[in-house]
Amino acid sequence: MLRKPALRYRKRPLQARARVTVDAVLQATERVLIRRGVDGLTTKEVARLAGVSIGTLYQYFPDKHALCAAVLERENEEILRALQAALPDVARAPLPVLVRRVVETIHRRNLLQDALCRALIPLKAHLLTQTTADAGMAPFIGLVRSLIEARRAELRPGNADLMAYVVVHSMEAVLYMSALGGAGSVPPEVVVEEITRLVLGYLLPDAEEKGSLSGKARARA
Amino acid sequence: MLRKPALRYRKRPLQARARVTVDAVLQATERVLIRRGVDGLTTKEVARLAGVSIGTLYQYFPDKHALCAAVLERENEEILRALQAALPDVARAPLPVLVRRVVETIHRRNLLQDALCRALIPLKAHLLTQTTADAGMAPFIGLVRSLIEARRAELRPGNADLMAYVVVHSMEAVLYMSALGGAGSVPPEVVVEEITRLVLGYLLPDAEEKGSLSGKARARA
Amino acid sequence: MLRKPALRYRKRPLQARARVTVDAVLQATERVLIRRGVDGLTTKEVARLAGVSIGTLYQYFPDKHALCAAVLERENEEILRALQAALPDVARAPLPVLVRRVVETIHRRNLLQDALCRALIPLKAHLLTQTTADAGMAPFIGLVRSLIEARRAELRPGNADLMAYVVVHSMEAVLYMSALGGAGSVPPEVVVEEITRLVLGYLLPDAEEKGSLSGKARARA
Amino acid sequence: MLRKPALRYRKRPLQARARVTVDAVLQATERVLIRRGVDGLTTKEVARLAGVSIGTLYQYFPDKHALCAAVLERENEEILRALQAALPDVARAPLPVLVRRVVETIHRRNLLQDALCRALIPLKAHLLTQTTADAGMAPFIGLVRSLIEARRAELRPGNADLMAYVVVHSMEAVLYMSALGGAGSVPPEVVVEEITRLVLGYLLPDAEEKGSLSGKARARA
DNA sequence: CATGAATGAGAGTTCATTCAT
DNA sequence: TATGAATGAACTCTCATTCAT
Repeated sequence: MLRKPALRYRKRPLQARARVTVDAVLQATERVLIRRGVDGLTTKEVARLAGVSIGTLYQYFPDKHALCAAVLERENEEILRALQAALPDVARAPLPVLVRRVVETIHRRNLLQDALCRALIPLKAHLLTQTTADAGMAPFIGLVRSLIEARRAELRPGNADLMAYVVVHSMEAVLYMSALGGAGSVPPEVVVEEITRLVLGYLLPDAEEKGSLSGKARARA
Repeated sequence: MLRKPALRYRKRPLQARARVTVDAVLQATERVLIRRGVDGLTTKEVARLAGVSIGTLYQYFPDKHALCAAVLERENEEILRALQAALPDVARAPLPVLVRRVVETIHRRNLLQDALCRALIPLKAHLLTQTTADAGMAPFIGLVRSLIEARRAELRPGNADLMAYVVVHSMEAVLYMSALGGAGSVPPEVVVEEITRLVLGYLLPDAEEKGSLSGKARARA
Repeated sequence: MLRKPALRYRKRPLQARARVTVDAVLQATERVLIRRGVDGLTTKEVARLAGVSIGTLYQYFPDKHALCAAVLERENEEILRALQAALPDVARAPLPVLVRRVVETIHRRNLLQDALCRALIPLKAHLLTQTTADAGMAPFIGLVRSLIEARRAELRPGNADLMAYVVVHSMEAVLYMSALGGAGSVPPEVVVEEITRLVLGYLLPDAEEKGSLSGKARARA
Repeated sequence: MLRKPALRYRKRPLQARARVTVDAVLQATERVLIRRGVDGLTTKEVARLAGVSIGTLYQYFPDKHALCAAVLERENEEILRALQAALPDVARAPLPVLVRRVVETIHRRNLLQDALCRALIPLKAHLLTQTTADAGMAPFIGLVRSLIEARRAELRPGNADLMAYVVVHSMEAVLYMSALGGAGSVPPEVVVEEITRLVLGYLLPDAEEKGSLSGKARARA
């Protein structure tokens, strides 16, 4: 499944009626993703759940792929929106507060859409594999990079792009681990705590002896 | 695809002839995974490439799933073997050296099996989703936990299980990112450098002001 | 084959076009049953003969089993219809006339659909074996039981259900024997004659009082 | 399945060891027939249960068909043996006693091998369909015909071959019905009673007016 | 004689997608 | 524009049978 990097929408839903249909289809897609997973999703079931015919579904989405991609995109947009809403509060707060708030915000959304979030994991992995896509992480990485640039003075030196990349991917990985219950029964606050620590430890300047150690390490290499 | 948590092998390859066959099938599976990805893999193609009949394939593997799982398992075993070979050298080395060596070892294997490694990412994501499996990460997490316990004195306090989990997952996530070329053209040694930093920053005791900051954060929450 | 007691139809043929399709499929199934027998029937061949794609076939029938079951059901309905058409004529006729007419009616249909009838025998045997089904004999047994009850006065006493069961099964067995040519070259009339005798001998009162009772019956008629 | 009317045995089991093997295979076949039915039987399972390799099985039986046919044959021989053992006792008994004894003898064997008997029904139906076989009923029909000829004087006139055929087939049909539990919970003695009645009613001379009625009926036809 | 690994045609079935209505 | 019947390539997997060891 999920081959073509096709058009997102076959036609833009301009009329109100059309927008309602598209919305119903996307919601149905979410429910089917949750029920059956990416591989178990069938366009027929989506159409049935959305209360439209299969033909109508194909009027708005060129293929199965676009359906899933649209759901992921919407979910990413939702998280981005939540972040943009949360950031003004902490724009000038101490860095740990800022980081924790970012992690919390994403985590809260993941908890809210727990089942969907879990169902999307294989989809993201798949999209990451395709050169055509980046699983929609780009805007999020961009946001983190701009935060890093804004706080440059408090951070260790380094390539902001790379740092943003590392931060976003490690953050997501641990969040997903928690969503999947992989860490046993770790309470949400602890997960947030750990990720905050992970990110801060990575971004903050080295404590003095850390510096010397990595100095040695660098010498070795 | 990939539903059943079925038997790994349908029948143990007892005769020498059979072991050769199983090996040919697994190698063919790797090649097909690389060529077509998990979803594009078909048992027919695997059999053809292995130079055996489809029936023979099914004598040893109950289904497509078991085939992929076996490849992943072998790859995980390979990495584990590499780690166990590398560890004695650095068992008493400074922590950064130890961490770097671990990261390097895995990274080297990933580079060696680059294409396969990339192809396995969606498979791992899928397995993580299933409650039945942990994508074979357990032994690796176990190893990291034992390392953490051995170096307790040098690390910040914390739940070793949880720390191992966070370390392994964030490490893998960034390694995969690099395997997928997501970070643009970042040279391998830089990736190793960054992951080492990430892990050390997470495991080492907080610098004094970090403690105070997280104290503030905790107060906020 | 023939495991699941599944749905008869996967989807009711609503549009006229669909009804035509379903009919074509069922007719093709009959022809394939005749050509190849139950075990030799393949859905592919049925579809090809019906002039529809295999997918279309599976839109209406969940599996091979349902296909055969539907044919058997139609055939049973046909016989039942023929019986219901024939009965008014002989409802008040002497018992032997009634019995002979019933036997004749079934036999005529069997001769008409000779090849199909023969092909269905193993299918019926199979269905009888499954607890889920009664090979569609229930309505026919019901009809015979109601006839027995209507003619109670002329018959020996006994459990009507049991009698109907014995009558129907022995009748069918001998009819099939004849359909299969097992009795050598016995002309049809003789088969009807023998079955009539068999049924009457079973249902009529024993020897001495038989005379007096059937005398009454004749007076009644 | 069950196409070729092939050789019963590929080679005669002459040595004692071979006879043991053949016996184990046949017993295993019976058990698999009971467990899985004719269509569910696989040669592999039979071999495994028999404790021999699949290759060995094929040394004694040319194919799956021969396996099942041999089991049926053995069962038929068993019944025939039982009948031949029972007959001397009732050779000169009144006809109803003789008939009842025959029915009882078969029924007893069916009860003894209840599950197997049920599993064999579809096989018999299949064999009846093939022109190559008569499901092994011939010897049994022969025996009944010889009984009929021996008791000619007590019976109505008629073609002995035909009468034997009708008797055997209707008898078996009702016995199977009972084996399959089709008649609800009818106790065994009642089944024997009914079949005895059925057979006697068919074979005994008509009461006088039955003759005249069937005369009328014949006139009608 | 016994073994069981190997065979491979072919089975049933699915499902993304199209297009006549 | 909406429908849903029709499509059919492609899939996974089975199992009777053979034959080299």
